[in-house]
Amino acid sequence: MSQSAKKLKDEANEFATKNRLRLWLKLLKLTRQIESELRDNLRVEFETTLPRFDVMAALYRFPKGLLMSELSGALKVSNGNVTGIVDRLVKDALVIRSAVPGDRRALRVKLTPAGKKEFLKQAVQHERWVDTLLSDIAADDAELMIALIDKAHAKTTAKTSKE
Amino acid sequence: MSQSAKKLKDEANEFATKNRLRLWLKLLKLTRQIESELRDNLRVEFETTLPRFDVMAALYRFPKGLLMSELSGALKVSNGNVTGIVDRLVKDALVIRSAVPGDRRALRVKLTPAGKKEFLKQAVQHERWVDTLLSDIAADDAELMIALIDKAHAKTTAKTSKE
DNA sequence: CTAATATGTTTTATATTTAAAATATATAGA
DNA sequence: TCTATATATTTTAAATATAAAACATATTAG
Repeated sequence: MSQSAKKLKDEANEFATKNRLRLWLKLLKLTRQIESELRDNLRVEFETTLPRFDVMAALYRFPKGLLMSELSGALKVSNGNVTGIVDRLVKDALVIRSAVPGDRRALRVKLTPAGKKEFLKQAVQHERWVDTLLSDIAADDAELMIALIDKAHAKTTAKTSKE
Repeated sequence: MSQSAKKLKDEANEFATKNRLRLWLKLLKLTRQIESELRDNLRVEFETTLPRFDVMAALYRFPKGLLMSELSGALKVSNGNVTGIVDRLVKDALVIRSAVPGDRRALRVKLTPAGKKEFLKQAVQHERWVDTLLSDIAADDAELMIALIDKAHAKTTAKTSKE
């Protein structure tokens, strides 16, 4: 490659790098703000928290329940973290822990009927809140962004071998 | 509007709502994963954390320092949160608190020379990590996403009056 | 069978995080 | 001035979060 061509390429790379950093800062700001609004809403409307909602959402998808380790794996948080959140959900009778036949180390966590009912109420509102918070994004734009994110996410996960 | 036209519109709205929810889940997953990688890297390479890095980044942009309240405002976290992070940065001599002449309530927080030097080292690596983690996003795609996010973010902030 | 290793979970230590109360100081109004 | 209110910050209480250690139970190798 010629000197001038190399220079052009370096400039393009630097431009891409700066754009990626700008994008990252925007993504972080946007998601933190939306998370913050959702936390506020969950607290005010349902006296609950986002981690609790996340745990219940994961359990809702698996009516037969999940092991503690499957739960922390699904949410990508530490084991000890999930222990505390589940402890509190159990205290509120939204979730139960039960023994796993054949493996005395393991515990299966499930939503109780009350937990299922409560989660459904919360999930309906949650979808509304998200829709409102992102209401300026047209359906097509959302699809476009999803496609772009999927591409990046695929590469990221491949690189880090975490899923 | 005719019945059939109304039905079409409802269907389009529902489509948009579902797309926004999908987009939100993607955004959350992507940013959490990248945040997690950055946290790991900061811990392994610099024995520090993302909140500490964020505080130092904010202070770096204001060489004359910031009040505790300006700092928590800039980072959009609670006052009490910043108190703890700054306490630990002070203990590590990366940051100093000094009195504000004319207001004995206030404290000005600044990077020390050592803090500035350390932050610059971290920032260079941070930019590289972000570039790598988002390397599958072309410069043009990044710009497009930034534009779409700006639009949504503007609406969100207007609605919540938080900045 | 027994020892080494792996797996599932909790515990511990430490750091974040928020909301709300407490503290200290400023500012404004009567 | 005196008092009410506002501002700047820290403290407190509760929840979240991680990494690492501890613990209990399984599995595998020899």
